[in-house]
Amino acid sequence: MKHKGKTNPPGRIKIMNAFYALMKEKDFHSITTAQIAKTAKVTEGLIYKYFKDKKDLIYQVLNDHFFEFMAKIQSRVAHEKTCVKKLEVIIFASLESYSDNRVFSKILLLEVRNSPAYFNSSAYGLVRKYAGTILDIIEEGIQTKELKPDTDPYLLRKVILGAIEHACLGEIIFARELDIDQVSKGIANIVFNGVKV
Amino acid sequence: MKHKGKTNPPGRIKIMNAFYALMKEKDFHSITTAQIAKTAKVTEGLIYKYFKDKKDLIYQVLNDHFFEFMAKIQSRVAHEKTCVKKLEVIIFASLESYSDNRVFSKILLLEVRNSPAYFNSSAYGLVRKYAGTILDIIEEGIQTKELKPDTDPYLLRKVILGAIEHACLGEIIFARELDIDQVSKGIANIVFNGVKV
DNA sequence: TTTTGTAAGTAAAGATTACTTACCAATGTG
DNA sequence: CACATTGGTAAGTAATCTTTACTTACAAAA
Repeated sequence: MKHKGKTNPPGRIKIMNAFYALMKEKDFHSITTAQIAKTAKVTEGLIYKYFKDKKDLIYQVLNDHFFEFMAKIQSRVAHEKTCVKKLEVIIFASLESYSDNRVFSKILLLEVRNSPAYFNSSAYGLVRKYAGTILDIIEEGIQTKELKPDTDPYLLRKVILGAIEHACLGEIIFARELDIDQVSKGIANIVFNGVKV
Repeated sequence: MKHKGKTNPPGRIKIMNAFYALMKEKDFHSITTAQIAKTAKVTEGLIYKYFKDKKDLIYQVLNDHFFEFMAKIQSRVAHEKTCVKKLEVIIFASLESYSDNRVFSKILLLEVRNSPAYFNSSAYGLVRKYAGTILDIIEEGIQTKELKPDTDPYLLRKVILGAIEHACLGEIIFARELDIDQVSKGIANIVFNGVKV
């Protein structure tokens, strides 16, 4: 008896919220279904009515948050004219989102990527869309001659995404503070202008 | 009776090799202690004589491989004179090591960072040493005026490490090929010279 | 040569944990 | 009213990690 997914019953919401709350304190694997059920004040069986398995739960939670993340990025990018400005906005907004929502970042950067099932999830579909947006902006920047003509778009995207993610890792893992403004400006500066004299 | 760790008995080696072989095909969590024992041709109990728990096993395997990784980096860097050359060598050698040893990369980038215990392991100690080496080179480069004086060393390190790791992720996850020469040159070029016209 | 200690390994039970199956109550709909 | 659908529960199961109690081998003292 699977759930069709049309409605969003209270039990389902309670489960997702409980799981989210537990993720603030522990890593995915040390959270048990019993704990989730207890926190959500439902029975363990109900989890498996709304979620295929424990992993599906984390993918659906990630999906919800990535959806908002994407919406924010898209709307902000829309306000910018130049490619450089657009990339700066993406760097800033990404760092801000990761920083404001550490559980979301923890899930995305530390918990899902080790499992092949994730790459078939709809959450990963959103990630690809996000990556696609960045690539489009870079390619546009090369065409408008804002960026050097020999720039490898895929590689530049790797550097930008890698820098953003790595900058957040310490913050997420060790609960450190991150000066978003300084870091985003710093990353943009390095990537656009280089560090060699 | 706990193992004192002075000697390196055959059972211990067999367990580590078996685990390593299994990691080529599966992710950490879907490898069972029963499988490890069977592959190593020892009993499950023996695993817990040499390793605190299943996680401790992965940390010790990582530690061994990171030790070699470090040795390789250190020796190659020693041959270079300028800071820029040194960083180029680090980028290249890191990509090469990750590429040549995908299980090692998988463990380091995808499997251990989600668990707090890792950050108390000696494997993580080696990672810090690696990161320390990079920072030293950057700071030296600023002093010798090879790098721009306003460069933030920590941030530059973040960008370099992030780029390296992100470049390897796709390769590891989707078993894609990586043109080490091209990618390392590309990363170095972006970071040193920037992409803006 | 007996004694003492210990390292290497085994076998089997214990405790958790993810997941399943069978069932119940309410609710709207033909 | 009959009845199918939805939201939820209770109880159990198989698998998995971990521990415990025990053997065997062997080396250094006594």
